[in-house]
Amino acid sequence: MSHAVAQSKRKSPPRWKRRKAARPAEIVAAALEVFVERGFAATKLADVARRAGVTKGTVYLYFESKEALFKAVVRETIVPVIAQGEALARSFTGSARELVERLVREYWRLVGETALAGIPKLMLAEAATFPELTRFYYDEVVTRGHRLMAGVIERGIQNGEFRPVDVEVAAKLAMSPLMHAVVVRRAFASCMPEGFNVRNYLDTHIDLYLHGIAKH
Amino acid sequence: MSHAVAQSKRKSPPRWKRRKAARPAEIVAAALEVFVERGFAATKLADVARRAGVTKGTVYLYFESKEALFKAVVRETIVPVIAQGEALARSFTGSARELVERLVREYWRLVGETALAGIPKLMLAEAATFPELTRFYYDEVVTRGHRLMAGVIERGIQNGEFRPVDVEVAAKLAMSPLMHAVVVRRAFASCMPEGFNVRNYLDTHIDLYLHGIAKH
DNA sequence: ATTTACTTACCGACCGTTCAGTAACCATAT
DNA sequence: ATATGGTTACTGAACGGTCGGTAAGTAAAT
Repeated sequence: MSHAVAQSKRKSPPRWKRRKAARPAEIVAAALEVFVERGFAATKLADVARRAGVTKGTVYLYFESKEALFKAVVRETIVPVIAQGEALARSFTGSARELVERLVREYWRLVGETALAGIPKLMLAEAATFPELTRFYYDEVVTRGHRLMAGVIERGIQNGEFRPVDVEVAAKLAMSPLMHAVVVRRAFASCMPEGFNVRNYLDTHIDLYLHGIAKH
Repeated sequence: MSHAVAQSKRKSPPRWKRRKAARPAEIVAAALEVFVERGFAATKLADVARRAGVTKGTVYLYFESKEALFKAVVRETIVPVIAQGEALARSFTGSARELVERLVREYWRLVGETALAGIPKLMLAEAATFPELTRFYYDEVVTRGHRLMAGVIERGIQNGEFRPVDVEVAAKLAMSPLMHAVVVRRAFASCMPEGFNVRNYLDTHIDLYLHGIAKH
């Protein structure tokens, strides 16, 4: 017994560390993964905790409930992307068609290829269950995203690059193939052994879209 | 007592009816609604049963399990739509661009505006949970749908209506704004009090798409 | 020695699933 | 027409596993 005690006092590395500052972000990151894989209802907090390297109790030190954790995941992960897109549009000096292409590719780089790709799917699946969060997402992500793209289209019409189409709708149509691809790609990944040719998809979309909206 | 007996014998309507033939379809219809509203995991079979006008036990007379019910919902509701689209394409005699427009509008009429609109959302949300069903859906709906549209695009390129673009990708791009709209519209219905202008969306998509793919 | 981040063991509600019992229906007889 | 007996579609209550949430206890840090 005294031997065991001596050993534990002298050498054994601590079984866990106290890392108050880092836990919330780690738990949110783990939760994002599991929520995306399983959906909200089917996600077990014990799984989230294990993936974050803690136990269930610790999750409740930092988040009031499963629902609160879910909201934190959505709020903290997706909003920064929109802000980044807005900043890009503000500082851009080229033509409208160049900016459309840039925004499309940037969306894919920041969302399509990262863990964030799961957020749109999650929101669509759980929208009915969390009206308040859905409103938040709609206002802070969907609407801001549309306004961003609509401003670019508007600019293109003003300076004669684009035909005078419905600006709001044209903005949605620039993004919807992307949003859809982001969601579908993961859902059917196992059904497409050859993979999804992203480059080709983006290139063709940009080509068709810009041809479609261009003047003559 | 004898009074009550007499009454029950003579007039009181039965508390329930035996309707073996009609039950499965009614349960599937009710299940479609609830699954779409709540998602698979959050759906209670008691709710499905109540909406179908039966009790939980009855559901188990006709379906082995919750999962079997879910699969029945997907299989029985969506496949007929694809077959209908294929039949339309076979019998169509006009130009490729007219057929593209027709298929787009038909998809919206048969899926977008009906209870079927919930199926794509369901499949996306639950794909990870039901690999086997996902494969079925991918083969019998997604792939068949793409093949259908790809054939039309191919035809348009052959006869000089369309530019020589990547056929597979162009087919996906013709449908993705629709699929996305179907899913998004319901999810954010409560956030769009003014509603979603379907006519405008479809018109603009068809206009932009056909302009984009047309030969000069 | 004290504080507190973290673990562990537990509770209680919920819900899929089961099954014994019941009521509707039907065939046959009176 | 009414009664009787048999079949089965349907009900309803109970079971048992699962998981969100809680709180007592433990170990890291200072």
